[in-house]
Amino acid sequence: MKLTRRKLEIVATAAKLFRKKGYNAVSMRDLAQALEIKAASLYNHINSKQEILGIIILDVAENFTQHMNSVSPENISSIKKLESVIENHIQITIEKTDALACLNNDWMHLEKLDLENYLMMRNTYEAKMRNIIEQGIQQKELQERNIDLVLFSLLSTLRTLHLWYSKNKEVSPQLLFEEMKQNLLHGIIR
Amino acid sequence: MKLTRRKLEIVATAAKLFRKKGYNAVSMRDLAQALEIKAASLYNHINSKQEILGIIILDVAENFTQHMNSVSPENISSIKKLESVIENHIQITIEKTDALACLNNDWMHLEKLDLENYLMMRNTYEAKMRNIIEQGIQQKELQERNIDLVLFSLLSTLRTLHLWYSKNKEVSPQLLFEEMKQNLLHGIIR
DNA sequence: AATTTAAACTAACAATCGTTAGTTTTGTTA
DNA sequence: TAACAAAACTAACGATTGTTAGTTTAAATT
Repeated sequence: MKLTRRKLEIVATAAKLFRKKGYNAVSMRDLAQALEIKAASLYNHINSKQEILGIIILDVAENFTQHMNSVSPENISSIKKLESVIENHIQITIEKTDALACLNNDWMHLEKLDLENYLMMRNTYEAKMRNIIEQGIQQKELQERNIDLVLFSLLSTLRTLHLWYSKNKEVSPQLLFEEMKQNLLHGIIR
Repeated sequence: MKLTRRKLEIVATAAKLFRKKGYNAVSMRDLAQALEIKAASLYNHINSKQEILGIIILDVAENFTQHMNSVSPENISSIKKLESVIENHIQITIEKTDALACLNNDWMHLEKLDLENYLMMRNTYEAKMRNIIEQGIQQKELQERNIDLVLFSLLSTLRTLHLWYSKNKEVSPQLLFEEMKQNLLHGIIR
């Protein structure tokens, strides 16, 4: 089934609802009501509830993958790479807030091929980011630390930034980027 | 209905399942099967599925509240206070991993009084932690930054640390504490 | 050993779930 | 204007949901 304009409306509305209540707590009747149609009518446009979740999550995952591929082998410092990753997370946070929240909260409700693809992309992403950190330590740009814990510290904040952003939408992307770069890379102590 | 030994077993098993699949994706039949009894038998011990979620989450929330109250007005430096908060998060992460994950993922499925109580405690907790940061900036212990963003950066990592810990249980609490203190307070750049 | 209590069971309920079939309405093209 | 396609509708399905009622078994107490 093709990705028509109407189908994208349905997916966007679903992302909004999934984000607020979680995939399993949103019924097809809830989704239909939000679109002011009946539940059965949804199936003129989509194949299943599962398909909607897959579209939402894999689209975001591909955005992350694409950016990481573009920055990963570049011949620049680890810190510049990390800054680029941070910037990308912020951009996706701003542009695809709902879908990003879905990815974070409901990826485990993907099934079969969609779940496989997602996990594949996530593992690859984390491995490449881990390499950046490792390289940074070897080149003495970063402090000697537990690599996996550094990786987690960065990602945990970047992944859930949408929680902060949705309550602080007035802040400019530039300022957000500068502050996050400081917090994550330089810490908070004077 | 009193909190008997059996009831605590049910709650602990539920926390494990809720953590893996989410509150709404776990049926009472799933929970019963994990305990090797029939679903109806659960109701000899508990009043409702909702009650289980409330017990899991409010217990953890009270732990956080209690510790924050004990450290909040103390006459010590902001940094020492923050270190104590970090330490407490790590301890709860280790000791109540499943329940902490439930709190993070499923608090929005609490209802009525439980939801009110949880939100009340969370708001108070965040306000007190915000005060610690504000005080730290005023006393020149911390850098001048967006307070709310600093607060979020710290909490986002601390709250989801269970995701890292459940895959790295071999690390000692002391080492984990030292590394997290470094990452969160001093940053990662050399 | 008799009695009481705790904790399991079977059976079933009303409600809700995702989804399908078939039909009607709406809007566009020939 | 007639024909066609897109997108809504009504009605209903089988499965699953949380929960209740009533019963039986096991354990503890008298």
